[in-house]
Amino acid sequence: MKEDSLANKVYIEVRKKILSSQLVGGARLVESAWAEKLAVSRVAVREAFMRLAGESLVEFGEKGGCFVKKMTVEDVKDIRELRELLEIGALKILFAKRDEEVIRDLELICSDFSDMVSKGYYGGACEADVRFHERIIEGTCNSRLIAIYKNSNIPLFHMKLGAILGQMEDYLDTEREHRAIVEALKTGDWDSAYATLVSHLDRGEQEALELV
Amino acid sequence: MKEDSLANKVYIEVRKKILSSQLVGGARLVESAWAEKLAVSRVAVREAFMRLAGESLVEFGEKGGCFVKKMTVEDVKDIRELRELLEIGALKILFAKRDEEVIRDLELICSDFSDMVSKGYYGGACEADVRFHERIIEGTCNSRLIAIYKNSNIPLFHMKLGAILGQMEDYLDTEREHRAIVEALKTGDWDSAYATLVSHLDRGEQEALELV
DNA sequence: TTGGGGTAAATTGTATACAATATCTGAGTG
DNA sequence: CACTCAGATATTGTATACAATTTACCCCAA
Repeated sequence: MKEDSLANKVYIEVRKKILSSQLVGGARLVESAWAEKLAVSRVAVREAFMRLAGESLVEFGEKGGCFVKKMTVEDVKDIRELRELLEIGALKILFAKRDEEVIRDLELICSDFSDMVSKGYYGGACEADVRFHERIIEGTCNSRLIAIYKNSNIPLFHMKLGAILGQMEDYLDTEREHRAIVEALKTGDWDSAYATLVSHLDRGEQEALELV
Repeated sequence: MKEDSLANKVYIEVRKKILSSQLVGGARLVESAWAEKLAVSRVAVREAFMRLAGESLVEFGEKGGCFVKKMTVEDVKDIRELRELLEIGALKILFAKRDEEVIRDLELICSDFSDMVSKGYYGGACEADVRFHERIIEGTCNSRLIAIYKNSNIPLFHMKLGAILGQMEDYLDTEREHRAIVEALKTGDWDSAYATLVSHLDRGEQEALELV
């Protein structure tokens, strides 16, 4: 894709809005409105929408119209399951590779997380939380796995969640669990890492379900 | 998406050609050619291409042009790893659910596979092979996991492979491994299922690597 | 022969135009 | 007052047109 094509510009713009929840699920995307807003022709907008449809971030109604995809309760469950599947799988790969750099990065992210929590930067802490999980996926160096994870809306979902959960308690749990996982990775204690990650994700699901 | 929109028609058509390897990786997709071939305007073709780009089945070159995505040796490795991750994860979910219908379906697919192999329908056997793995994924009832699996090109890759591997030996191995997995699922013997699936996929990778 | 460069052809990226469809609105009717 | 249905408006789906860019081709010179 030409980096500077108009369709790409629209794609980037709309995608960002969706992933940052500025566009909420179910919202209708009107071509002409976006065309005017971004000063391009409707064709470019349509192309961008089609690409987003390919990524399942939007969908076209049977009677026309483009809508931001909704999250149902079913979705929350599916995402949680998928997430466990991907992250556990990635973690297992990390255990096989034992890449020092990844471990170091994870420790740094843990420190950042602690720092921000202690200073009350809960938004930043949430970003660090997302990054922790992304780093696990990226540590596999499997570009397809990474692409799937990023396209799965998991990070988005994660952020949306973080924006709401404000319990200090939760942040401390998260911190403890992250550190336990890194520690287990360092010592090669797979069972411990596995159990911690599962319960960590479980806790996330509970919080998610309270919102729906 | 309107089921009968022209863009959708093009999308379906091109996608089918890619997934069935009638369009090979790296092939250039010329808009006007497809527009003429399918008797639609270039706009519809472009929209279809954009959607396929969203699915990573094609990509746009930096200097313009739309190309079917290539598979590198790296891709083979990544796909294999991803596939193991997804299928093992799905299998674990199946073990938790113990859905009778899924088990029955898997057994039927095994029978079909045997039938076709014994009659020399190797193409059909290969289809059954793909279906076996897809059924495992579908058995989870996790729509996002299913979507990811289907979009991951794994089935495509599988078929491409099957078209070449002609060793009777391989088919018998496949048959035995599939049956062993189903049997383990019936008796709840996770360790056995796990080990069999891993070695089954391992064998697949070996065959794949011989082709690249 | 080969390499350069310039022109022609092909292809893409974008805008505009228009017909078809969907959605809204409001007046008239039971 | 609720309902419905005709017309008006908004929105989408598609085609065509055109400028910009890329690719192919060919001729000429080293």
